[in-house]
Amino acid sequence: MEKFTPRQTEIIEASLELIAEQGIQSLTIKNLSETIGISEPAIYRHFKDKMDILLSILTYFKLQNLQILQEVAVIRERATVKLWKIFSQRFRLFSNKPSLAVVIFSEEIFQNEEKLRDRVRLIMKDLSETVKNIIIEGQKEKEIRSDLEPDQLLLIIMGSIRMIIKKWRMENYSFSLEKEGEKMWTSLLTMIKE
Amino acid sequence: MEKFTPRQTEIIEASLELIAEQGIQSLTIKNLSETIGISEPAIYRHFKDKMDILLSILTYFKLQNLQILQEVAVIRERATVKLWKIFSQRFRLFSNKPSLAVVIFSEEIFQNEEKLRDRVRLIMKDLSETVKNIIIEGQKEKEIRSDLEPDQLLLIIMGSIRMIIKKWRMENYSFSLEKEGEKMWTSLLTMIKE
DNA sequence: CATTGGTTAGTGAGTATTAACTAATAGGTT
DNA sequence: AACCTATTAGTTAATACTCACTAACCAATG
Repeated sequence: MEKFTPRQTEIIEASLELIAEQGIQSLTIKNLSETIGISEPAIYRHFKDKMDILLSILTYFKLQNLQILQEVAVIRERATVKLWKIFSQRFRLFSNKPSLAVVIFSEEIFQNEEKLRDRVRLIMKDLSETVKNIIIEGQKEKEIRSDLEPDQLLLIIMGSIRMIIKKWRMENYSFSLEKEGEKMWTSLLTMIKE
Repeated sequence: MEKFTPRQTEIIEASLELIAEQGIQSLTIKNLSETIGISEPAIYRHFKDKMDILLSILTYFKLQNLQILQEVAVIRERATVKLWKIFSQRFRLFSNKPSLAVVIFSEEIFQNEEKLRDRVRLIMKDLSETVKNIIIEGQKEKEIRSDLEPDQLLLIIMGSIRMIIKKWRMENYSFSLEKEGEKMWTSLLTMIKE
């Protein structure tokens, strides 16, 4: 997987900030260069074109995501503990870089270009499949209730997690995502455990 | 509340289609006028400016929304039946006009302008408060489990409903939202009932 | 002395919006 | 019925501006 130069990372993170604060429409080469403090053409020394920047944003997220999922894949723990590992790591990640949450949870932003849309789907699929497998595992071990299909549980869990992040965002990050996220997980646990 | 002329409705619905299919960036006066088959300046005979169109899209949705909520407010039924009324109506609404689902569930689209953001929040708040009140009522009547806070149940229910709609959308409306939505609601019921 | 990363000045295409004009229509007066 | 006039809903042409991107040049660095 490609790595990024410091300047590229700077551009990607500036892009995230711009999108998070003022929407995708504000992600222009001009705004970007002004934020960073270089001229517009200088951007093109680091990225082929704008599409390249957008694709790199998703790669950037994929890298962060992959790391979390791989860490969890290794550990030998109960299913519910694994799930909490995944979600708490994400809460921490988003707390540290809120713009990431905004951009990733607005798949709509990347909807209009096929290349982008496919990459977003892939990222979501990675997470969904991992979570689903852990749910199935939890059901086998009589740790998670079996009277509901894994797919339904998946949707409920993922939807709830997304919802708390969305709320956090809409209320201008005014509460602790890590704390409220944990509370949400506790509630979910109460409902899904055997 | 304002009403719309036929032409205005036509413009609003064309806007919804454009946004749903190709993202907010494709909502230009040119695309709009081409879709409808009139010249660009003709648009301005019906709306003051582009912002006026965006605001009207939200008003358009608010009108639909309000109707559903008012219908439910009247009926004398158990809490869970009321909730299902609300959600099933929405599933039907979105099935009939998918573009509405896309646009309304992408609040990000309207994030960059304060006026728009406020209006989106208001619409969400209307629904949230109604649902929350019904949940509290259901808990009082021992119909909904009381070991979880209403706010938590609200987030879980709303998150799950949103998630199934999002999935429907990302899979290009390839399954019946009404059918899968009912299935989702059945699962939720299993989990939240006393 | 080639590469890297920057600059200034420009391109053509696309943006929302306005000015000026017009055909069709509806209502009131003769 | 025939005429006058205001309104409605459209047109073409043009505005000022922003967009992504490029050409040409330059200074520092290894």
